[in-house]
Amino acid sequence: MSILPQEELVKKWESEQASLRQQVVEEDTEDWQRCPDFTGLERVGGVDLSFIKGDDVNACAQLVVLSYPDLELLYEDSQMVTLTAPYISGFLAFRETPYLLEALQRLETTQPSLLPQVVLVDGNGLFHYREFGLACHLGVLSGLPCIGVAKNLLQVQGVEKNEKHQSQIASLQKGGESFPLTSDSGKVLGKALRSSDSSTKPVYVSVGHKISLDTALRLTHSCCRYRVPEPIRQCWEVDTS
DNA sequence: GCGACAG
DNA sequence: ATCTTGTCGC
Repeated sequence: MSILPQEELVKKWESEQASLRQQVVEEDTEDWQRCPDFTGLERVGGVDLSFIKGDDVNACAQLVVLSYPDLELLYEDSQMVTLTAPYISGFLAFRETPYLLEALQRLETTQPSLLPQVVLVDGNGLFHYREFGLACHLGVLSGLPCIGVAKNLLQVQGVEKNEKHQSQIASLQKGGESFPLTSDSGKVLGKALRSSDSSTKPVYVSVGHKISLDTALRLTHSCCRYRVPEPIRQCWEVDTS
């Protein structure tokens, strides 16, 4: 096995993203997504990779499935994994997707009736340098509707963390309010969402796959008890033993 | 040289 | 991602 220089690896990954990008579906595809109260939605998933100390090679891949709308734990899976790909901003999916997919496949094999109808992903979807972040990548490869929820702003396509952005954040009065993240070409790539009344710092929501931005935003908000939506937050509370 | 850098 | 407790305030 030869190891590619990072520059070559990035080129290879860029072309893979460009290819998979074409498969992203940016609209609602499920009946429950059209209902004002999400009637028909019963299971919401969340995925995350967590690390320890200064170890950036060994991680814990976690998947939870919560009931909707009660957000009670229906299923949890936690698996120690050894990462092979480096972390490079813009290419997070190549590092994490394989293990998140494995977790979904374990669930599909053992308890298919518990498969989530939508997955909230820790990271961006279309709000990405090439409009193909982790949530899109996992969505396309799994075929499941996915939503990207990032906790920090990625400065992409002209969206900057400047004075204007700060004042837009300050203008969000209560949970559920949002403002668009618009690229220089005029496309709304995602939205900054004040996820709860008690949190000032927004989360950044974008389309992953098989869902519209408005639906993604509404669902994300309805999954928030605190700043980070429950499906992702409850990953942090999964038993690692 | 300085800033940016999802997780 | 993680290193890191308490503390002040609502």
